[in-house]
Amino acid sequence: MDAVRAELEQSAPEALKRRKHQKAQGLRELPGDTSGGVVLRFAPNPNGPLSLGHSRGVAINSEYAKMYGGKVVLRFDDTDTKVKPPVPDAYGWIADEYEWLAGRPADMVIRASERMPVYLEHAERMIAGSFGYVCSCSAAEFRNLREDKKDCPCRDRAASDSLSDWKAMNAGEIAEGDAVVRVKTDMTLPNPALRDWPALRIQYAPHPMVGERYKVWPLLDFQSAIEDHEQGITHIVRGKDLMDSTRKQTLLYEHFGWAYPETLYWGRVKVHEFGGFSTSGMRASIEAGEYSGWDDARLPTLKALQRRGFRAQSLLDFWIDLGLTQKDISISMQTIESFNAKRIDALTERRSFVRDPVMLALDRSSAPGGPGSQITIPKHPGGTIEGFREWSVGESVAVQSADAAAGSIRLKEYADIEASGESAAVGSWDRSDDRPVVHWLPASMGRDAVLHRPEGGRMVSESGLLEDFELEAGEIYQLERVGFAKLDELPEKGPASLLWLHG
RNA sequence: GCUCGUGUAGUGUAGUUCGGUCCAUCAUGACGGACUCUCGAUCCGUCGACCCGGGUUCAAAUCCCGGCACGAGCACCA
Repeated sequence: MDAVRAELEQSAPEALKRRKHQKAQGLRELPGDTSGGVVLRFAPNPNGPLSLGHSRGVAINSEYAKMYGGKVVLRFDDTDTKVKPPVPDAYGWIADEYEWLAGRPADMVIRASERMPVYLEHAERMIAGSFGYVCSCSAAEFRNLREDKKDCPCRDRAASDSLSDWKAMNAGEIAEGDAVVRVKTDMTLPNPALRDWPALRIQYAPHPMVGERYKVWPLLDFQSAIEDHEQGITHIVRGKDLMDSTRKQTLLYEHFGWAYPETLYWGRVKVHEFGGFSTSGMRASIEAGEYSGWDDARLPTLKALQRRGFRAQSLLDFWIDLGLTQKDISISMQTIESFNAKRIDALTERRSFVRDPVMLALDRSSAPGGPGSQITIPKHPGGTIEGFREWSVGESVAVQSADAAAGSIRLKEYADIEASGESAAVGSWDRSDDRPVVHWLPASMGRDAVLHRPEGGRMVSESGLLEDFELEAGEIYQLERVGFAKLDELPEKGPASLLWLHG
């Protein structure tokens, strides 16, 4: 061993000195040529607002754009009028959500439904050039041909015949499902997914944005391929479920004589707390009244996370730390929450919230002196927020019943007490032993409040007394010994409403 | 069935291109302690992993071969 080392010392000293491994920071470099600037894209279906899952796409693409001084195209892939039809409001929601997350608007916004002439023209070129054709086989018939690696009879027809069928399709003379346009690849390709794949189909359902103008609509693989080229996209970052899309589209690019963008992939992400939510599923549940709306705290939408008090930067931090891997992963909200806690802790004032309160009458007779009836407590223990909360303490205080039951406790920043029944004797003003420190409230400082917390698909509510000191609706507070919550509503009358964020 | 991809601690992640202090990084988590005063804050500490089996080599998480497991695509959805 030593001999080897000595020999290496001679021949390859660099093999011996190796710096300690470190966790890489940020995203790894983009492949390919980035010297001419990079253009990325984020291409959601506007069939609902963005979800937590989508935020990965926003985070990764906008971060890369930032790293390289590049651009991001926000493209709405809204060419399906039937299975996942667009929701008109979603275009605006998504643009806003993108901006919220990325910290700036997308450099360019495109709607596929407004770009139909471009796609149809390319389709026609494809048919005229005989690298695409109109196929009138049924889906089932073609499936058999694909499995048997056999050419479809429509494949070898003259371009002019295909072209006249194409015109008939566009004129609305062919029924839905009776014809599609296919890209000619090779029916003997080992990967069945690539064999003469479908590029456009007939849809008579009106499009919510452009109406009934078009009868033939491109499928994702075709529309996206053409548009990526039109926009000069240099790098595509997409889910690895789209790997075969890359291969299909590369075949199409070869027909057109184009070079395909660099492509990177991420694996599937599941969040423990949010099982199988789909955009269309959420929409149905909302319409059925199971949720109050897209921003219901139980939903994994960006609207809900934003409303609960998550910072855009926390989400960005999280996705960038995760990086780009092709592994299918299952993560916990706890991890995202810890990123958020890091971001907001220093900015969040403390308040006392006593759940399930009991009132104790204070007996100060055996402890002379003390701080008097006015006390001050820091707004933030670390001093990152200056200033104090001012409390006036009267004859009775509120303590969480479970804490009162412990008997010997310390009212934080105030006094050691012995609680029994509805009264409490002050034993010492200074901390005299290691009894538990609990949060509390002078009876006069509390106002009724209800803390709403999502738990296993339901909302649970806990009522209590919230410290009534410089409260502001919309603010996030750290409730001492409870956790972070947003003050959602602060009505003149009736209890305030707190929305749980995380611990 | 065919095609493609992925397997590092409870959960994620670095390292794998070009084998060498890698007795494997960092975060999160759990546990414990500290901070004379919240905590799910902060600080410190502890726990915990290279899918399996062969092979090549002085040396393998890293290279080769063979398994296994999981995921995805094969939609007139995106």
